[in-house]
Amino acid sequence: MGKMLSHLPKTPTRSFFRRSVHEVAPDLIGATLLVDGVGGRIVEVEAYHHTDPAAHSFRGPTGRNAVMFGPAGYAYVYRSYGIHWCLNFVCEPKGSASAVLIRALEPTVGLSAMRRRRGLADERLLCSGPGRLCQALRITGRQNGLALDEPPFELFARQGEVELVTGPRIGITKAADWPWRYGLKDSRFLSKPFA
DNA sequence: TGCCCGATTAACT
DNA sequence: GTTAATCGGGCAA
Repeated sequence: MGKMLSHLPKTPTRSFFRRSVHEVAPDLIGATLLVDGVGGRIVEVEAYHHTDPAAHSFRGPTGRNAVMFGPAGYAYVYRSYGIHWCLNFVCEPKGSASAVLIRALEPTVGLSAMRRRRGLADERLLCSGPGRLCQALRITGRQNGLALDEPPFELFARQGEVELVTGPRIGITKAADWPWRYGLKDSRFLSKPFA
């Protein structure tokens, strides 16, 4: 595992994330995320800024969102609808409480492990959604607060340019029209197509 | 303490 | 297209 990726430069994680979510989010498209050696290419993310009514941090620090108020370059994992897990990367200077939600991957490494964890799903549905990719990469609340430049996480910067698309975020009611969803154009692994 | 609802998904009609 | 599953967080009382 990882052999074919060994030539890729690792992302300088801490400094990479110590920027605006609106710079980090598009830069994550095309990057490769592995957890314990399993994962793929990021094809869809959403930015959540602390001034954003849809962000968990909007109303101030609580037990759940504490990691968002810490330094950049850490994982914020929360439970969604009592059933699923969702993975975020904390961005910006400490205390700004902003993060990028990882919404979809193109599976590239550890396909058999991901299929096993996801059950009957075909490849296109393995990681095409925030809850699905957490199940495929076995991400749970145990990874909440872990540094993204240390095991089990591995992040590899994308090579070259990619074609980006943007649009409104999925599944929210507040600030639903803000175009803070970023994706890889025409990817078949998006959680939903862009309009 | 009680109540509402959500950064979702899969299985329906 | 619609809806059940499932439960912790956040806020009102």
